[in-house]
Amino acid sequence: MIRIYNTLTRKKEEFKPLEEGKVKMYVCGLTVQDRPHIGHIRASITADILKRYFEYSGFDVTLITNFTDIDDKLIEKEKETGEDFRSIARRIIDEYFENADKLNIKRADFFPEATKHIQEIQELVSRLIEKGFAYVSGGNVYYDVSKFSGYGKLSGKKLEDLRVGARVEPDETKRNPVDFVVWKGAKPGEPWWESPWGRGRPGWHIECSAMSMHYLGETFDIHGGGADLMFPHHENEIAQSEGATGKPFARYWVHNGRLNLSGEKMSKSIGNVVLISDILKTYKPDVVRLYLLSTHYRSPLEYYEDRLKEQEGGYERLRQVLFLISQTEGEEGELNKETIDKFKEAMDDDFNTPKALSAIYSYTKDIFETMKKGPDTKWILSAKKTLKEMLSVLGLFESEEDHEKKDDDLIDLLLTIRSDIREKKLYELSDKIRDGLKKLNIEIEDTDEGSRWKRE
RNA sequence: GGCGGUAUAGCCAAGUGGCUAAGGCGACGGUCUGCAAAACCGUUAUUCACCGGUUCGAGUCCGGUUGCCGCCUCCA
Repeated sequence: MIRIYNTLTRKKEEFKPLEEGKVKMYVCGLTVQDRPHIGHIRASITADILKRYFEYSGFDVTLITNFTDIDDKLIEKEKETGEDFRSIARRIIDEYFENADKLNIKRADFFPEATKHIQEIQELVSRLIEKGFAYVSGGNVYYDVSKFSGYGKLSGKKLEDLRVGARVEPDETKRNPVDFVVWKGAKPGEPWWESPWGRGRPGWHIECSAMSMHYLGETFDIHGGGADLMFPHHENEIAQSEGATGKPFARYWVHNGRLNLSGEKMSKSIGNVVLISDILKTYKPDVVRLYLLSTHYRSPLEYYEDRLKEQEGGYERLRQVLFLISQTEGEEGELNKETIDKFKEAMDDDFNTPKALSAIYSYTKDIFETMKKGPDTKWILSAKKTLKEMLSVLGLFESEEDHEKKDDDLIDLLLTIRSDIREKKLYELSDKIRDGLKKLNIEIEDTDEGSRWKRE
C-alpha cells in the first residue's frame, strides 16, 4: 500500500487510483525561457521516482509533463535577443532532454507544448465564459475568482487576505485585482493566435488545465510540480478546470520542496541559478541523483557544492560493492526478502528515498561483511539480484559506463602486464605504471582477486 | 501583515508515543597489504532549538517562545 502526502488535505493518504491498476499523472514542466537548472531537475527526479515506484508496484503509469513555450518572459527574450521565441523554446527543450537523459530520467508519455494546444485552450476559455466563470474585458479574458467558491482550497489562502496583500498587478480592466488572465490580447509586435476574443495568446495557467484534461480526462489521479507552483499556478488550474467541468480535477496534489542556492532562493529573477549542464561537467549523473534522493522530496534542500561532493563517497562505496558482486557469475539469485521489504516499506511511505537509501547502504555493509567471511555463491547471487533491483527502482547505476571501450581494453592489458611484473617482485616498475596511470586520472587498486582500476 | 514549512552529531539525514536515537559523508585509532587504495573492526548525540503541559512513558502529542526558510509577483 502506497501512502502519499496530498497537499489538498495536508495529510498522508493511502493512494487509491481512479481506475484499478492505473496511475494518471501530470507534472508541470518548465517554462522554456531559461536554461534548465538543478531546481528543475529536482522536480523531474521527483516525478521520475514516483513513476518508477508506481510501475515497480505494478501500476500502469501515464505521465504527462508539459512545456510552456509561450509567455511574457519568452516574448521579452525575443525582443531582447531577436531570436524567434519558438527557436529559444526549442533550444531549451533540447537542452533539458539532453541532461534529463544523462540523469536517467524516464521520459514522460507525452510532453505537450502550449502552442500546439491552442484549440483545446480556446475551447476551455469558451466554456468558462459560457458558465460565467470568465469575462471579456479590454481584449483580455479574465477568470472571475469570486465565482469559484473553492478558490484557495489548495494553498490555504483566503480571498480577503489576497486583497489585503494586493501585490497583484494593477489592471484597470479587471473586475477584481485577484482575477487572472486566461486569454491575453496581443500588443503590436507580439505573437498571436486568432480567437473569438481577438488576436492573442493563452494566459499562463490555462494551458495546464487544458492539456492535462485533454490527455488524462477531466478527473485524474496525481498532479505534481514544485512547491512554488502551489500558488497561484495550481490554485488557478483548479479554479479553471473545476469551474469548467464541475468535477474534481486532480485527486492528489504532490509538491516537491524548493531547492535553494546556498541559503538563498534560486530563481530566474535573481539570476543565481546553477545550471544542470554545468553540474554534469563535474559530477557524475548518479552522484547528482544520490544527492537529490538523499533528502525527502518534500523537504527544502539547500544547494551547496560540498554536499554534492559528499555524495561521491557514497557513490564510490556502492560502485565498489557492485564491482565485487559482479565478479560472481551464476544463475539469477532469489530476492532477499527482508531487505526488499525494508526498502518497500520506506518507499511505500510517501516515497521516502533517504530511508530507502539507508536500507541499501545497510545491505551493502552486509554484503561486504559476508564476502569477507568467505565465498557463499548462492547468497551473493541473491545479493546481486536484490541490490540491483533496489538501485534500478531509484534509477541508479543503470547506465553502463559510456567510456571508450578501446581505452578500457588498453588499460586492462597494461594491468595484465603489471601483474606479471609484480609476480616477479619488480615493484619499482609496477609502481611506475601505477603512478603513470594516476597522472591520467586512472587509479589502480590491488586486491586479493587481482588488480582493478577506476577513473577519477 | 497573511499563509505554510522546518529546527536531530563536525556535515547531510531517517525517525508518524514504548527494546540501547537508522543510514551516509567526514575525522581519529586499529586489522589486512611490498607500498597505496578498497574492505573490515572500533571511537565520534546520556540527547533531539528553548520553556511549560498531557502521559506509566515524548525527538515523536498539546500550548508558548526563538531562529531559519518558502509562498502571497515570474519561478520546478
